[in-house]
Amino acid sequence: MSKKQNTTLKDLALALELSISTVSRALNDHPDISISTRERVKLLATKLHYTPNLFAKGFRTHRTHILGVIVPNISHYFTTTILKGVLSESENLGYRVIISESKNDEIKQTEMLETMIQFGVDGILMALARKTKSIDSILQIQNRIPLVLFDKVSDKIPCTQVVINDEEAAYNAVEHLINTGKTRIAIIKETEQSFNSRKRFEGYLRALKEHNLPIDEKIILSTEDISLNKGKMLTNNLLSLKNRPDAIFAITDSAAIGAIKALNKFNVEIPNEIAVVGFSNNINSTIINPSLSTVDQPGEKIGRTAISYLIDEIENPKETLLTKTVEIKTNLIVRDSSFVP
Amino acid sequence: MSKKQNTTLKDLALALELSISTVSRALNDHPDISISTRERVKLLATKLHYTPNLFAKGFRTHRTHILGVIVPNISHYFTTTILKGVLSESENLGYRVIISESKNDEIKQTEMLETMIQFGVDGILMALARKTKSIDSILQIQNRIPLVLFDKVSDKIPCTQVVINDEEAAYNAVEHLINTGKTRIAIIKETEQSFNSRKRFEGYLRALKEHNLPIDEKIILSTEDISLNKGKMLTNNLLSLKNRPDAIFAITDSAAIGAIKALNKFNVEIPNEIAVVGFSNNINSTIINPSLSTVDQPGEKIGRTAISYLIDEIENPKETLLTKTVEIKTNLIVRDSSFVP
DNA sequence: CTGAAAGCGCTTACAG
DNA sequence: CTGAAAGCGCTTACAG
Repeated sequence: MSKKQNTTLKDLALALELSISTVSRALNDHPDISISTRERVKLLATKLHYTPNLFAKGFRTHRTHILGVIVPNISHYFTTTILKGVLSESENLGYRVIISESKNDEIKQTEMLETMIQFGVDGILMALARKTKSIDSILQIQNRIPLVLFDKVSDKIPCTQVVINDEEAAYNAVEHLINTGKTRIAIIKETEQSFNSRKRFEGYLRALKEHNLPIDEKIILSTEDISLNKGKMLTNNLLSLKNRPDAIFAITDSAAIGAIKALNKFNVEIPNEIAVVGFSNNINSTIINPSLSTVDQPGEKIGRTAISYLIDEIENPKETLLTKTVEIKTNLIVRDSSFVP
Repeated sequence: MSKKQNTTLKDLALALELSISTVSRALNDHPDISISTRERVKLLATKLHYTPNLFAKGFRTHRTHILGVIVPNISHYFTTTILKGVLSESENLGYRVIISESKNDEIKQTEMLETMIQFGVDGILMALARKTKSIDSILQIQNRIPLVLFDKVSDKIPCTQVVINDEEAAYNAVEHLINTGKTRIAIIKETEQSFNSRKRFEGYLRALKEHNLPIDEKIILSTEDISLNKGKMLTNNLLSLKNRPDAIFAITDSAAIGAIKALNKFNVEIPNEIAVVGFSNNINSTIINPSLSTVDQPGEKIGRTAISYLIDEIENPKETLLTKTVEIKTNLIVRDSSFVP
């Protein structure tokens, strides 16, 4: 297995009867070098298929052009759309991306941060593991390299945070239900006060208040680990109430789909008797019958935006760390599980 | 923003009044170094949180412990399950993974191979872009670093290829339909003769032959780009036949789900009138109603297997390149779209 | 406008 | 059992 020997600066210097320094500067368009020399060098470089040894370069400059990305779960459809944006934007800007999965395990997450730094990444993009308690290790990372958070974020970490407009999106979703004549709207949310869940709940409350609808604790349901099955179970609970809701807003699509499955099972008409709105626009939302009205989260845009902020911070280091929240607009998609207004 | 200064071999050597060489050898458990020295060095190393500068190391040894992975589309659920296996296994073995998306674009794929090599990856794991024609650029890669293919593979590239038992899996799926009394089984496949499509079709044919069922071209349907919508359309075609099939085997879940949607629309009873079996066990297959019988592809196992072969080739370089096909067993999951045997 | 030289942090053949 | 030294390929302050 013969390894092809790569062309180095030395090879070029020898062939052109120049010094290595000059060749290096010429390729980097250093203004000291005459245009004609630069051109001669570049010509031969392309001819000999010169590609810089990024390792030597990175070793010398402490820059690798590799970014670290940590996500809780790579199988979530929303995550993969974000990764699409992350991959394409970083490629455009000349960076590569190392991806790790924290599996929502805080210990793993900390380890990953460490080894990523060890692998020489220039910056880190991260969605926090659920219930991340010890912010300390993350704050320490920030002393070393730039960090940008997305999706799962925390006010306690002073850095750029790219999120969707959760509160407003939830507000719009609930207002949509109100506009189609619904007045008793249940919510299925997380018990745990994650950033997203909290914001979406706030949007729900604001929509009810601004439309002078009563807030009824009996139809505000929470669950530890929100999922399709939990959506089903909680919807069963709602159906056993004397005073049933006429709509359900679930803060995730999977819970919303669980709700639809439960309603279908008991032959509750959707959206006539009970309408359903979800959150995320998973692929599943068009598979279920009736198709699910939901909030579309533009994952690719979130990914692209987060990466461009991160690279900006790498290339233009900031003096001070401060929290900067970037909100990406979402879009309500109305399908068959709610009325068209 | 104060960058923490990392401990280096030099720091350790100075503190211990040893030479850098000795410290290096001690940490690498070189047999020349006395046990007591090794222990002294390691003790201080952990105390000072020494972590080797992998860049210096990689630069010196031409090994980076970074692997390149190229997939056509990171959003496909099956792909994400493979990536899960890839990430966890590579982490276990001390490697990191750079991921790129070829978007089924052969040109992009070639570029990605190039830049990955430039970024110093130790080996590459790849699922081929659809319709990859020019094997040349890939064969050239093999002269430089180990390559392992998975899922989308090609007989023309002499390397380890990790795939599922497509032919057998399809055979089992069709046999399952036959065992439940179905005798006129349609297939929805790809026009293009990809490795997977071809193998699955062969399994279909063998099942019919071995059970002495006639092969009828009218119910062998092909499409360029197999998808949910194409599944729907082709099923509509099947319904308009004078002699309808009593079962449909679709070589992807999305096409199978399209088929179910079409059957539901025309109130065809599933599985009584027409049964449906898909391929992949996507999350969607439990969302659709009736739930889809399908072939489960163990993505994580495929990922783990492929990575372990790749790392083995990196760490124990082979003299000659040869095609070695590793088949991962699949499992038929019977749900409501076909009868329980 | 160009070059000689140091140095990034590590490994390893060579010497003792 | 340990050390001095070369070198991986590059960048950059210094000198001219």
